[in-house]
Amino acid sequence: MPELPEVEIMTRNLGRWTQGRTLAQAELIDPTLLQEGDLSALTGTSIGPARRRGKYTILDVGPERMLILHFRMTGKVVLERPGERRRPRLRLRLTDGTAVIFDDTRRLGQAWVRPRTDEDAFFNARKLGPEPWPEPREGAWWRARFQGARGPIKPALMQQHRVAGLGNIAATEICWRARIDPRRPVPELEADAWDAVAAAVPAFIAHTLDTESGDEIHYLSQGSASPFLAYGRGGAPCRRCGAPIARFTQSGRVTYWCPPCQGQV
DNA sequence: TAACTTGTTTAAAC
DNA sequence: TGTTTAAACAAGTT
Repeated sequence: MPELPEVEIMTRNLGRWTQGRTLAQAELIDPTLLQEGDLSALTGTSIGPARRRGKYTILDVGPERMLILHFRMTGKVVLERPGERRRPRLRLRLTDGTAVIFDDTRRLGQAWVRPRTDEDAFFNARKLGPEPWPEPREGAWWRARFQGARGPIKPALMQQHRVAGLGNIAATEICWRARIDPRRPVPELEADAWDAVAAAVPAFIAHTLDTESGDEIHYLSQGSASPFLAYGRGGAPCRRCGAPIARFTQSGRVTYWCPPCQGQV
């Protein structure tokens, strides 16, 4: 479940593997991946920088086009290595013999090829809000972004039109770090709560980048040590106070939290 | 086998 | 009109 930090890692990796190199061939193994555009037009062109927007990765390919990727649940970009069991949907072969693949077990990810001039229109059409990171954002900024929201804070944090890139895991971790009850209605939050959110977000992102950086992101189910402090730790002792982490379903999504640490409504 | 996993979209409710 | 919640969906794992 790649969210902002995981997409940031994959975007950096993709740029590191491809920028300045020439695309020998783009193999669309699973045609359902590509929502729009034509990959064959990219053959023989030079690859430019990669960047992230929300949970999307954008790669400049050739003089005027970009490849946009969204990973959904199980998508990832990896450097293809012989003997590895993969589920590639797209393969970018470079002239130096290496290949980057879009690996996606559940095949829910999506890709687009668009003119680079369409970038703003693409994200505006999807009502993607501003980036919470790496530009510093103060409590007042967060408060303004959630003006008008009425429901509980945790599901609100996941609304991409308010702030881009935060998913279920990020929202869970931010509430735990900020010591905010995930059920608290947004209109009740005072300035100090927004200050805590403003501090928790870069702390969560920096911590996840530190723990997960590498050639391949790790999913929770793969048995690697989880970088998360609350998410997935139901029943385990809170890292702050030792009380058991609780779990409940909120707006159809699982939420983990520490009742003593995160106050009570 | 059915329940569960996620982000997004759509529909319906408020 | 704007916001919120529920359901549906993709497809694979447990």
